[in-house]
Amino acid sequence: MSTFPKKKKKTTPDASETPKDEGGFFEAVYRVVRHVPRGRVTSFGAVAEATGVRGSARMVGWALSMSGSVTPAVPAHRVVNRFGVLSGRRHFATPTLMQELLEQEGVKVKDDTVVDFKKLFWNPAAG
DNA sequence: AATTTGACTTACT
DNA sequence: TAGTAAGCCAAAT
Repeated sequence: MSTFPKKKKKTTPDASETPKDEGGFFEAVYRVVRHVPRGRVTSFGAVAEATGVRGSARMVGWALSMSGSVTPAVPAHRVVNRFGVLSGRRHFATPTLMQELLEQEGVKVKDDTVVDFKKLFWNPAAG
Protein backbone atom coordinates (compact mmCIF):
# COMPACT_ATOMS: atom_id res chain seq x y z
CA MET A 1 0.00 0.00 0.00
CA SER A 2 1.36 3.33 -0.87
CA THR A 3 -1.55 5.65 -1.30
CA PHE A 4 -4.24 5.34 1.26
CA PRO A 5 -6.05 7.45 3.83
CA LYS A 6 -4.17 7.89 7.06
CA LYS A 7 -7.36 8.10 9.02
CA LYS A 8 -9.75 5.21 8.67
CA LYS A 9 -12.78 6.32 10.66
CA LYS A 10 -14.71 3.14 11.28
CA THR A 11 -18.16 4.62 11.16
CA THR A 12 -20.56 3.89 13.96
CA PRO A 13 -20.40 0.48 15.60
CA ASP A 14 -24.13 0.36 15.80
CA ALA A 15 -24.31 -2.80 13.77
CA SER A 16 -26.19 -4.48 16.57
CA GLU A 17 -29.03 -5.17 14.21
CA THR A 18 -27.98 -8.77 13.70
CA PRO A 19 -30.49 -9.46 10.93
CA LYS A 20 -31.43 -13.08 11.41
CA ASP A 21 -28.31 -14.87 10.41
CA GLU A 22 -30.52 -17.66 9.32
CA GLY A 23 -27.94 -20.26 10.09
CA GLY A 24 -25.19 -17.76 9.60
CA PHE A 25 -23.95 -15.53 6.88
CA PHE A 26 -21.32 -18.14 6.27
CA GLU A 27 -23.76 -20.88 5.48
CA ALA A 28 -25.47 -18.61 3.03
CA VAL A 29 -22.20 -18.10 1.23
CA TYR A 30 -21.30 -21.76 1.39
CA ARG A 31 -24.66 -22.70 0.01
CA VAL A 32 -24.26 -20.43 -2.98
CA VAL A 33 -20.72 -21.53 -3.65
CA ARG A 34 -21.75 -25.15 -3.42
CA HIS A 35 -24.25 -24.44 -6.14
CA VAL A 36 -21.49 -23.64 -8.54
CA PRO A 37 -21.36 -26.50 -11.04
CA ARG A 38 -18.13 -28.33 -11.66
CA GLY A 39 -15.97 -26.76 -14.30
CA ARG A 40 -17.60 -23.42 -13.64
CA VAL A 41 -16.49 -20.36 -11.67
CA THR A 42 -18.08 -17.33 -10.08
CA SER A 43 -17.04 -14.07 -8.50
CA PHE A 44 -17.26 -12.68 -4.98
CA GLY A 45 -19.62 -9.91 -5.93
CA ALA A 46 -21.98 -12.38 -7.55
CA VAL A 47 -22.00 -14.54 -4.45
CA ALA A 48 -22.39 -11.53 -2.23
CA GLU A 49 -25.34 -10.35 -4.23
CA ALA A 50 -26.88 -13.82 -4.23
CA THR A 51 -26.45 -13.89 -0.49
CA GLY A 52 -28.35 -10.68 -0.15
CA VAL A 53 -25.46 -8.41 0.71
CA ARG A 54 -24.40 -6.35 -2.25
CA GLY A 55 -21.13 -4.56 -1.81
CA SER A 56 -19.91 -6.82 0.96
CA ALA A 57 -17.83 -8.85 -1.41
CA ARG A 58 -15.02 -8.77 1.12
CA MET A 59 -17.09 -10.66 3.61
CA VAL A 60 -17.63 -13.40 1.09
CA GLY A 61 -13.93 -13.92 0.72
CA TRP A 62 -13.47 -13.77 4.44
CA ALA A 63 -16.16 -16.40 4.92
CA LEU A 64 -14.52 -18.58 2.32
CA SER A 65 -11.24 -18.22 4.14
CA MET A 66 -12.67 -20.50 6.76
CA SER A 67 -14.41 -22.68 4.21
CA GLY A 68 -11.75 -25.27 4.87
CA SER A 69 -13.22 -25.81 8.31
CA VAL A 70 -16.71 -26.59 7.13
CA THR A 71 -17.96 -30.08 6.54
CA PRO A 72 -19.53 -30.03 3.05
CA ALA A 73 -16.18 -28.85 1.78
CA VAL A 74 -17.06 -25.72 -0.09
CA PRO A 75 -15.50 -25.52 -3.55
CA ALA A 76 -13.84 -22.23 -2.80
CA HIS A 77 -11.48 -22.79 -5.69
CA ARG A 78 -14.38 -21.98 -7.97
CA VAL A 79 -14.67 -18.51 -6.54
CA VAL A 80 -12.41 -15.84 -7.94
CA ASN A 81 -12.44 -12.10 -8.08
CA ARG A 82 -14.27 -10.23 -10.77
CA PHE A 83 -11.21 -10.34 -13.02
CA GLY A 84 -11.09 -14.11 -12.89
CA VAL A 85 -7.88 -14.01 -10.93
CA LEU A 86 -7.24 -16.65 -8.30
CA SER A 87 -6.84 -14.02 -5.65
CA GLY A 88 -7.31 -16.49 -2.82
CA ARG A 89 -4.88 -19.09 -3.97
CA ARG A 90 -2.55 -18.36 -1.09
CA HIS A 91 -5.23 -19.18 1.44
CA PHE A 92 -5.41 -22.78 0.33
CA ALA A 93 -3.40 -25.63 1.75
CA THR A 94 -0.93 -24.85 -0.98
CA PRO A 95 -0.78 -21.81 -3.26
CA THR A 96 -1.02 -24.10 -6.23
CA LEU A 97 -3.90 -26.20 -4.98
CA MET A 98 -6.51 -23.79 -6.25
CA GLN A 99 -5.15 -23.83 -9.76
CA GLU A 100 -4.71 -27.58 -9.65
CA LEU A 101 -8.31 -28.12 -8.62
CA LEU A 102 -9.60 -25.85 -11.35
CA GLU A 103 -7.55 -27.58 -13.99
CA GLN A 104 -8.79 -30.92 -12.74
CA GLU A 105 -12.29 -29.74 -13.41
CA GLY A 106 -11.42 -28.66 -16.88
CA VAL A 107 -10.93 -24.98 -16.12
CA LYS A 108 -7.81 -23.62 -17.74
CA VAL A 109 -5.78 -21.32 -15.58
CA LYS A 110 -3.09 -19.11 -16.99
CA ASP A 111 -0.94 -16.91 -14.80
CA ASP A 112 -3.26 -17.33 -11.82
CA THR A 113 -6.15 -16.23 -13.99
CA VAL A 114 -9.09 -18.28 -15.25
CA VAL A 115 -9.05 -18.54 -19.01
CA ASP A 116 -12.33 -17.60 -20.64
CA PHE A 117 -13.54 -16.56 -17.23
CA LYS A 118 -16.37 -14.65 -18.78
CA LYS A 119 -17.43 -17.79 -20.55
CA LEU A 120 -17.07 -20.06 -17.53
CA PHE A 121 -18.66 -17.53 -15.24
CA TRP A 122 -21.69 -18.89 -13.46
CA ASN A 123 -24.22 -16.55 -11.98
CA PRO A 124 -25.56 -17.90 -8.64
CA ALA A 125 -28.62 -15.70 -8.99
CA ALA A 126 -29.42 -17.37 -12.29
CA GLY A 127 -28.94 -20.82 -10.92
C1' DA B 1 -9.36 0.11 22.92
C1' DA B 2 -8.13 1.89 18.49
C1' DT B 3 -6.19 1.17 14.00
C1' DT B 4 -5.09 -1.60 9.85
C1' DT B 5 -5.74 -5.04 6.77
C1' DG B 6 -8.40 -8.14 3.95
C1' DA B 7 -10.04 -14.21 -1.18
C1' DC B 8 -13.64 -7.13 -3.42
C1' DT B 9 -16.59 -3.84 -5.99
C1' DT B 10 -18.85 0.36 -7.43
C1' DA B 11 -18.83 5.13 -8.10
C1' DC B 12 -16.99 9.57 -8.61
C1' DT B 13 -13.35 12.95 -10.20
C1' DT C 1 -10.02 7.03 -20.24
C1' DA C 2 -7.67 6.52 -16.06
C1' DG C 3 -6.98 7.22 -11.31
C1' DT C 4 -8.67 8.02 -6.71
C1' DA C 5 -12.18 7.61 -3.02
C1' DA C 6 -15.32 5.38 -0.45
C1' DG C 7 -18.09 1.29 1.29
C1' DC C 8 -18.43 -3.47 3.28
C1' DC C 9 -18.03 -6.12 8.12
C1' DA C 10 -15.01 -8.80 10.80
C1' DA C 11 -10.41 -10.43 12.42
C1' DA C 12 -5.78 -9.54 13.63
C1' DT C 13 -2.24 -6.46 15.45
